[in-house]
Amino acid sequence: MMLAGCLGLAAEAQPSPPRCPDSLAAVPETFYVTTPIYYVNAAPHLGHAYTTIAADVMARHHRQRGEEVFFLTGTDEHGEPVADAAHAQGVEPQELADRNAERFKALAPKLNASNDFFIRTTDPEHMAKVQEVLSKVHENGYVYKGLYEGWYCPRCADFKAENEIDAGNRCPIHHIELVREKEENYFFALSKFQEPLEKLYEERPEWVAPRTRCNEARSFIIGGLRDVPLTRRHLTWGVPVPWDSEHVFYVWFDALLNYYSALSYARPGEDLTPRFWPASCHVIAKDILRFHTVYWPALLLAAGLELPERVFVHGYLLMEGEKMSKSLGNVLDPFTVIERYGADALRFYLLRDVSFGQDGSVSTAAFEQRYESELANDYGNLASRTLAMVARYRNGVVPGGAGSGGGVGGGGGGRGGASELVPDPALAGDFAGLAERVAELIDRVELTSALDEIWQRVRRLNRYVEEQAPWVLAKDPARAADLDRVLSMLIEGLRVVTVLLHPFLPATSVLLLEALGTPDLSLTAAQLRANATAGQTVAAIEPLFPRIEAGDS
RNA sequence: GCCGGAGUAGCUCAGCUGGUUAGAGCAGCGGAAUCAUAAUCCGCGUGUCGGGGGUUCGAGUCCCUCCUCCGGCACCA
Repeated sequence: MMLAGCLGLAAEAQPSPPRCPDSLAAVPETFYVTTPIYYVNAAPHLGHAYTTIAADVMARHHRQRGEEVFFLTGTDEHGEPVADAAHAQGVEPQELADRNAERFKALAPKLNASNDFFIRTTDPEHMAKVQEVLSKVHENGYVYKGLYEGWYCPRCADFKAENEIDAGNRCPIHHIELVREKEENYFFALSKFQEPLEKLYEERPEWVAPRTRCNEARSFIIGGLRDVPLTRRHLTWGVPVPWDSEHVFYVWFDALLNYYSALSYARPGEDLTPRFWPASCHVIAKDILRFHTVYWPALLLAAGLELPERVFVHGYLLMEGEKMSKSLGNVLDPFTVIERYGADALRFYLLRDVSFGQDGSVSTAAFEQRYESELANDYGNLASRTLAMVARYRNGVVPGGAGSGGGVGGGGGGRGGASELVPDPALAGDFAGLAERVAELIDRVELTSALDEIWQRVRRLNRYVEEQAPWVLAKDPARAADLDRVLSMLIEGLRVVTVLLHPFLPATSVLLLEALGTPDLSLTAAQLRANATAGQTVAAIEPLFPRIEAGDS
C-alpha cells in the first residue's frame, strides 16, 4: 500500500480550494482523472493527443504523491455520424467503431500515457450501466414524453441544428429545403435543475476552471434552462431505452456516463466506484463545455449521484492561423513528431509553449526551437556535462561521505575522515519549497506554470556550473573538497529536477534516474539533500535529447 | 445585439488585491569560459503598457468612453 499524504503540504498549502475533503490518515487519497472519450468518427489528431497528455501529467504527478490514481480515457462510438459513416462505407457501425477505436487505443501508449483503462461506449457493461442510471433518472421523475420540433431534412432523415442550416433554410448536405417536423421523444427535465445549478456555481466557483469558462457556463445557466431530448427514435446505433424499445438514448448522455460506468467494470471482479467516485478532474476542450458543466451535473443530480470535483477546460492548439496547409509544412503531426523526437519531446513542447487553459499556436518551427534550446541545450546538456565531470574528475563515483546509505540522516555524527557535506546554501535556497510549489500549481491545473517553475531550476543549475567552475577546482588538489561539494550538488540538483519532470518527461526521467542510481520517483524524493547519492557510481549515458537535423519531409 | 475575455519590448508572453528606475524567454549585438549534445554563462532594450478622458499623493494595475481581435449565446461526437 502506498504512503498516505506523503506530501501533506500539497493539500494543506492550499489556502482556499475545497478540493479534497480532508482525508483520514489511514486511507490513501485517491485521484480520478479523465479525458473525454474521443469520437471514433474522425482520426486521432494533435488535439486528442494534447488532452491525453495533460491528463497523464496530472495522473503521474498524483502517483508521485503516493495517491491511488485512476486515469481513464476511451472512445465514444454511438450516434448518427458513426452510423452514417459506416453505411457510407458499406459496413456495419460496429465494424467501423472497432476499426477506429483501435487507432485511438493505440495513441495512448505512443504518447506514453499511463491510463488505467480504456473505455468504449459499446462495451456491454457500459451500456448496461447507462440503462441503469437513466432508468433511475426516469424513476426519479425527471423524464417525460414530449414532442421535439425542428427543421427536418427528408433526405437525411434527420433534424438540423439551427447553426447548421444553410441560407434559404436548406440542408447543408442535400441543399433541399427543410421542413418543420415533430418527433416524439423522451425529454430530460433539465429546467428543474435551474436552481440547483445556479447554487452549485455560486457555492463552488472553482468547480469549472479557468474562470472564463466558468463564467460562460454560468451565464448559459442564468440565461434559463430548457428541457432537452434524452432519446432518439428510429435510431438503432445507440443504447436502447429500457422502457421503450423504439428509442435509443441520445448519444451525449450515453457518452457522459462513461466517467461513471467505467469504474464499475474496469477491474474484473471489483467495483472501483466507491473508491474513485466522484471524479477529481475531468479534462476537456472548450468545445464540449456545456455538456460537462451543465448537462452532466444536472444528470448526476437527477440520478442522485455525487458531482465531480472539477472540470478543467483547456484551449485549442492553433496551427499558424488555423489553416492546415501541408505544403507549408507547418502542420504538427503527433505521430511524425513522436517518431522523430519521441513522445517526451511532444509532451514537453505542448505544455511548455502553450499556456495550459488558453488557446495557443503551435508549429514545427516552434517545436524545433524548444527542442533544441531547452531539451537538448538546457536540460540534456546539463545531464551530459554533469555526468561527464563526475566521470572525469571522480571516476564516475558521486563524492560524499563514506557510504552513509542515503538521506542526510543523523546529525550528531563526529567528523570522520571523509569530507562532510551540507547542501550548498547557494543552491539550497533556490530549491527550497520547489516540490511543494509544483504540487500546488498542478493542483490548480496550471501545468505550464508548474513546468516553468521546474525549468527555472534547470537554468539555475547551468548557472551554478559556471559560478563554481569545477574545471578550475579540478586543477587544484587543495580544493578537492570544494570540487566534491560542487559535483555532489550538481548531481543532486539534476536528480531533483528530473524527479519533478517525470510527469512531463516520463521516459527520459526514468532513464536518467536509473543512470544516477536513484530511481525513486516519489515527490518526497524531490528535495535537495547532501548525500543522497554519495558513493553511487553513475553510468554514462547517450545524449538525452540528441540534436536532430531539421530536414523537411 | 447581449455577455465574457484580450490588446505590455522584433516574436511569445509574466505582471495577484494600485506604490521604488515596467519584467522573462526567444531572436539580435558584444564579451567570458572550455566540463558538455560547438552546448553554457555574463552584459546590452529611448517599450506612447490599444486611443482618449477621469479618480488618486501615485495606475499597465481602479472608473468612463472609443477602436481592434477572440470566445459564448442550446441540442454539433
